[in-house]
Parts: sequence; C-alpha cells; structure tokens
Amino acid sequence: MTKMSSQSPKQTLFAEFAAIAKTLGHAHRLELLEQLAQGERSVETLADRTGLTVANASQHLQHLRRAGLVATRREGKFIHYRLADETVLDVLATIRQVAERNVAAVDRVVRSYFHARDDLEAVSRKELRRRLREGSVAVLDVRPEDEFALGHVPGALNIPLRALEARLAQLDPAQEIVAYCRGPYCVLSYEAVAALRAKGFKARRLEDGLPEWRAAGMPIVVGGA
Amino acid sequence: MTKMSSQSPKQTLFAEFAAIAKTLGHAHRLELLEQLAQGERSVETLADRTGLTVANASQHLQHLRRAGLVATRREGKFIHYRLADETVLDVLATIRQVAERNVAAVDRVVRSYFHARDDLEAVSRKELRRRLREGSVAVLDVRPEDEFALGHVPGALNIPLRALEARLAQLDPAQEIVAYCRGPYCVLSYEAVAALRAKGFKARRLEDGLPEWRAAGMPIVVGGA
DNA sequence: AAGTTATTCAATTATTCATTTGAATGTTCC
DNA sequence: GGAACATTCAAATGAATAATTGAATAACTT
Repeated sequence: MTKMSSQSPKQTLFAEFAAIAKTLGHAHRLELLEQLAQGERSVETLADRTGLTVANASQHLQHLRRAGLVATRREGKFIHYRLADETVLDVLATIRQVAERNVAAVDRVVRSYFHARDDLEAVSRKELRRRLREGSVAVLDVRPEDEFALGHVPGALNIPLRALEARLAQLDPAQEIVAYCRGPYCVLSYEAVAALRAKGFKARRLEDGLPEWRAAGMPIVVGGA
Repeated sequence: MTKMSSQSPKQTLFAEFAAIAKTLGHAHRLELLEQLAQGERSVETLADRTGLTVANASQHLQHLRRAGLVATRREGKFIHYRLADETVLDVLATIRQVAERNVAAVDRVVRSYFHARDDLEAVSRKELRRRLREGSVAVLDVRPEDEFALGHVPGALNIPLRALEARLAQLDPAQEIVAYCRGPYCVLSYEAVAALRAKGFKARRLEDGLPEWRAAGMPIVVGGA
C-alpha cells in the first residue's frame, strides 16, 4: 500500500482511499460486513452465514482488516471479528444511496423485491421509539437467535422467520406488530410482515434494520432470549 | 456485472454495490472525481489535470460512467463529464472519514502535511457565511482561473497560488483573509495561508473546499473573473 | 504430551484489471 | 469534401486478484 515514498501527500492519501474502496469492492466482503454489522462474529460463524469456505472467509476478513475496516479479538481458540468503527456503516449506507439513485438495475431490484413500497410502508425509528414508550406496539425480531442475543430492540420478541408460522400464538392479534431484521436489504422482515398480514395481523416493517437502529443511537438490549 | 440471473435479490444488490466500490478503488479515478467535483470537464482537461494520457483517462472515465458515478454531455467535439449526483461526494467523504479514523498511515499524512492543526485552525462554512454578510472578511480563491469560473464563493477574489506573491497588492492588509481551494486535501490554501502570514497578513483557511461549500447549500457564483 | 479445534499461511490456477499502442468515430471548420 | 481535432475502441501486455488445496500455528482438552 505505502510502497512509493516518492509521491505527493495527496497521492498517498488517494492511494489509501482507493485501497479502502477496493477492499469494499467485492460482494463477499460486503456480505461479511453486513453480518458484522449485527455484532462480533467468529470466522467459522461468518463463513457459515455467508456460505463461504472457512479459508476463503478468512482471507477476505484479513483483507478487510488490512484495510482497517474490521478489527479482531482473540478469545481462546476463536478469533472474533468486528467492525472497526461505526463510520464503516456510513460508507456502506452512502454506497447504497449512490446505487439506488444512479444504477438502474439496483432501483429495479429494490422496487420489485423490497418496498412493495406503497403497500408496506415502513415505520420510522423515531415513531417506533415513541410507540415503544407508549407501549402501543409489539416489536418482533425475526433474525436468528444468536443475532438477537448480540443486541436487539428493548422488549422485542425473537421469533426467527422459519419458526414464525408455528409460534403465531405468542402474538397478540389486537396489537400492531413492527417487525425488523438485519438491514435495508434483508428480506426476513418483509416476509414476516407478509405472512402476518395473511394471518390477519396488523403488521409493518421497521425502516432498515438493527444496525441502523443502533447507529442512530436508539436503545439496545444485549443478551439471551 | 449483471450476468447471473440465478442469484438472490440481495446477492444481486451486493454485487452492484461492490461494482461501485471497486470502481472507486483506484487512485486515478479518485483524482478524476476530485477534479469533477469542481465542475464539468472535458476528457482532455481531465487528462491534463491528473497527468494521465488521454486514452487512459478516457478508459477510467468510462469505467466511472458504467458504474453510474459520472454522466456525460456532448458539446461539439467535446464530451463533458460531470458527477452523476451529489451523493457521489458523500461516498468520498465517508471513505475519507473511515481512512482518517482507521488507517494509521492516513492519519499520519493528514497530521503532518495538512492541519498544522492547532496553528492554522480553519474557518467553518457557517462562520464564513456570517462574516460575508457582515462584510468583515475578504475571501481568496487560490484555484486556477478555469475552476474559479465554474463556480466560486460570492465576492471571492481569484488569485491562483502561483500568482499570489506577485499580486499581494490586491489584498488589504487590514482585513482578515479566508483562503480556500479544491477540498480537504488540496494543499493550495494551506500554502496560501502560510505565504500570506509570512507577509504579515491575517489569514485562515476555509474548512474543506469549494465542492463541500456547494454541497452544504451555500451560495455560489458562476462565471468569469 | 498427544489430540482436537479454529484460524491462518503458502502455493497454485484461473480470472480480471491497467496501461499502452494505433486505428476508428464523430464533430467542426474551411 | 477534406483536414483537424476530441474521444473512443480493439488488441496486447504485464500485473493484481480470487478461490482452492493442503500444510502450519496456536490455543484448549484430556
């Protein structure tokens, strides 16, 4: 990265910025970062979640670490990776923004697969916080248990999407339900809302997902089910 | 980019995001974008400013265009490139932020070459706007004439850095001077401030540069010297 | 100390990328 | 129409990157 000492300071900086961008320039690494946005993770877990081999995940993670995007912590035989910084999420968010605005293909996918927009309008973070205080809403976290354990919205009930059908009895049909999952492009909460509505529940999505909730400084509870 | 139709929507999106990031992952392209942040430019001008051959600049520009980061407009024999969107600047800014926070090499360069921090504290945009209204300050644009012509702070005097020494007489020694140039890592204004101070002027830098001023919604004047 | 497990390293192969060169478009000007 | 110019294209080169494999570390367990 910093081989040439004979370049101007500006060129040095641009080379470093480029190195960061280049590191973000791979779908697998973005997936790893999305996972890490939920919380700390071991290499094996990450490999599992992203469908990569352990060796391959390890390589990509090291790439991310060299670029300063993630950090590690050893605990026994495990090495836990985490995002280096909240600003990493900001970069991802701005890239999304550029893509949604300027890449037709992205706009198309987002429109067709995600926001069946007019239909499933999302609840804003502020609105959810207000209604949590009032107690006028039930919050449903449809992510896997372990992600829930790493942090969730206070008072949220954790029912992973695949278990939802079987556990409908735990939900109060009288109260409106707000479902959330991993982030803006996580389909879990969309599917949860669709499933709940089919069963006659009043349900909506939270805008984005837990990492964005956390990043916005909203309250988080850490710990078991 | 969009070859596989057999992937999930999320994977499609991540692949598109990665394509954008990868496009940003080259120092030359970042330099081109920095130039474009000043305003529209022809290929030859861009090649000139960045020290690239025309063919090479053209290739990189097309790469940027394919990624949706820049747009073009033909005018006679010239093809003018411009940023596709203001959000492109946001991505660059967040990458800078991550780099300054998490890459030691960047922090080092920024500290040593740029903010001789405590010494040359920058004027905020808001403060400059206020003082412009009051008329309690002289604004100095030290970029080349053509960049000045593409847009500048109202009332700014344009003296490119290399002409500064010769044109000191145009400046009022009684009034404080605020100098600016292309952006956070443009050295021109640092050097201008240093030069002015050496001559006994009271001078400070504007934070960042013109593109950021513009992006913040501050007033801009377009047109000749 | 030997075995187990999590992660990384090193070496290999296939692929993609950056740059240069010279030719090809498309536009203006005469 | 033909010369002059700005830009792009196509092909070729060398360099960098991604994924796989099997071996090497490093920590825990017994």
